[in-house]
Amino acid sequence: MGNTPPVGRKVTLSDIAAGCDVSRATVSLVLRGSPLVNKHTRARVEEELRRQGYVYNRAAANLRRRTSSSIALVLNDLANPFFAEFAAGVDEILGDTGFVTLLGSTGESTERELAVLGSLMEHGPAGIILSPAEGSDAQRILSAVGSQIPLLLFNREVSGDLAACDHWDRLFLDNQRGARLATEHLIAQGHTRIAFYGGHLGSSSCRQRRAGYTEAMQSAGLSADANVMVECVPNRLDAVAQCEQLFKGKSAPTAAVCYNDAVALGLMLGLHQRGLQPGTDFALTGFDDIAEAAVSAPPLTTLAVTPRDRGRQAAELILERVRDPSPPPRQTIAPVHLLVRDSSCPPHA
Amino acid sequence: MGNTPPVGRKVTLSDIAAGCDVSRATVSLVLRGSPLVNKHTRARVEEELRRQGYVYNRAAANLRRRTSSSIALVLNDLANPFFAEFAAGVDEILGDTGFVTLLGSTGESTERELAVLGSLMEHGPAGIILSPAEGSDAQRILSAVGSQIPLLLFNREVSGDLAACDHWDRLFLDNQRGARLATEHLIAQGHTRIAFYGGHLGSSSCRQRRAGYTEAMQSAGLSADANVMVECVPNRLDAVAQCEQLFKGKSAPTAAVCYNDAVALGLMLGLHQRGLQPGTDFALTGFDDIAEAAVSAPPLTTLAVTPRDRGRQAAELILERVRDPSPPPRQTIAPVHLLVRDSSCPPHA
DNA sequence: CCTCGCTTTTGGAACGATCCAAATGTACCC
DNA sequence: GGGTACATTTGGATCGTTCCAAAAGCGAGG
Repeated sequence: MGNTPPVGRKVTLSDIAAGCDVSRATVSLVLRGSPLVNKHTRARVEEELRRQGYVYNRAAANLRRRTSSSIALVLNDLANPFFAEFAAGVDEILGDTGFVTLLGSTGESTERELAVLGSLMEHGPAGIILSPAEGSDAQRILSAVGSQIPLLLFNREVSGDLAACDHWDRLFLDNQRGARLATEHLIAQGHTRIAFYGGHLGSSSCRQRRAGYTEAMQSAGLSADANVMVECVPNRLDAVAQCEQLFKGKSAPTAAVCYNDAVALGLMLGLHQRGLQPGTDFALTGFDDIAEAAVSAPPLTTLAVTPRDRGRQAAELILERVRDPSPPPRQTIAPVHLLVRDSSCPPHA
Repeated sequence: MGNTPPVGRKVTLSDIAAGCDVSRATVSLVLRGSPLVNKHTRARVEEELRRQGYVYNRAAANLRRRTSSSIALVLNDLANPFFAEFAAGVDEILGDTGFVTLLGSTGESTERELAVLGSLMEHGPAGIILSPAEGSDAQRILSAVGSQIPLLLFNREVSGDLAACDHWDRLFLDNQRGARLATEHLIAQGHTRIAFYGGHLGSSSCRQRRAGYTEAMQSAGLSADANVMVECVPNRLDAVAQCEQLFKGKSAPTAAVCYNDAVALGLMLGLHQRGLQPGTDFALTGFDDIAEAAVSAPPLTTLAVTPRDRGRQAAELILERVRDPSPPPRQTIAPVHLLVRDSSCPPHA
């Protein structure tokens, strides 16, 4: 039979060519399924590919063709189930399309974000999906990735000079409408003193959610001046800690619209510690619909954002842009919907 | 001033060389921080790199050097917080080491697993971290990745001919010991009729956890024959549905060691539906210590597996292997520790 | 036998980096 | 001035693929 596959070294297209007495060019045509090659030749080559256990070197091909077959996915917090679902959705679509996902997790650090972006850029991705770390600066990101590469900003706006990056596409959640829905729901339940609890004013999503909250309060003629707004780090721990802020004023609120589910769950714990029963003595809503929201005690009324769908959508948006960079940049606002559970009770008698 | 950077095309090392009148070789040396170059030259070149906005093409370098700077991370379920944390840990270490993570999510489908592995292989990763889908076959995986590439099997054993893949490294949790600890804890609480609830016998981790459970029961002299073992899909939904299986026999158990946290949380719901209060009328334990375990009602006694640390460890193991393939394959068993919370009460009077 | 048209195959130059052996420059000493 | 040692720079081949223009093969028709 023919020669044996090379040892140690990877099998290349030249090995195959040599193995069945055709030129490299012909083997290349076979690999790409070109109709030019004679079917006998094709069969012989394919047999040899199998025999030697050839694996395609896409990096070499990409180099020659000046193309890329990867998309970078840079997330501020992979460990957060919301982003994990999102990543799964992205990878699902990219995988189906023959792209590979280059993952980067920044752990909410802007410095690491720049480092990660720089490192990923060296691998020449066709595009980037970026959920920026809190406080990310437009200019610095731009100088890390250059102005050539398609970038889809997900979930958060960056700060700084937005004109510099107005060629980026954007995919955001409808934060404002979501918070408005939640607030309107609590108002409909009969609450009049409703707080907005948690999140950082530094983050665009927090500002948007606050805006939705304020909008609903004003429409209902509830004095915005008296509204309590408490800032906290958007995790469970700080949400527990800041609970007392809610009850400092003379007339304490009877309900709270929370920045997200983690904060809401933390607040539940804090309420318990004050002897209040969430869902009975105090109403609250979350945002995200993380898995825990359905099983907390009481189950949490929240806004479903279907992160996996958003991931699929993000992948599709960036692929579109990669395939055709010419259309003007697009901002997409994904709808969210209110999921009423038991935590948003009417005010306690 | 010098020439302007090229338009449309990416800046290459040759552009830099031309831009400051040195050879490509010199620029290459500068890029790699070689001590050979004169510091004047270095300064000039570095200035030019900045001026033209050069980005290193690692794919080209890897091609020439026959090296790789990526590691493939293939997970059976990215959306699961356990694996999301794990992935974050992996990416953290890889990022620090200059490697990039090629992500692949298989959604627990063996077919997709093979497709994903094939696609990732074309990008020539230096190694693979694989948490196999349930029912993955050793031979088929081997033929997808070849026998040259370092592979670290995480979390689960594969089925089929293990001799074929005895060169793989392995990182598993100490499932057996974990389940034994949980069972012993319930026994110490005074329970004698304890069930093992959930999981599939098809999965190696389930078999190991059952073994730990059985071991503890036997050591305590509790009749293993009477032991109830219920199989179910390891998610919340099916765990709710199979709850009644526990109470079919004449003497129902008063406690259950659950396959994992998701199952335990599902079982809690199921118990509620039967009018039983988990943590009061019925004791149960989980496995994994997912975020929800701490905030469920009651908080769940479970086994902490610190998935982020496991991710870091996995990354370190595969990097070691990539750097030196010669040492014999290694199997690592990561410790787990019991976290006692309120769900594992003594038997109800 | 030659020419034409069609299918099929092919050599060699890319892609953007690195490697290597050899060339060049510079300083110092006899 | 020539030789030696050392520091610095360099051309050209190479990695594994694709592109391109041109060559080869082949049957039919005159």
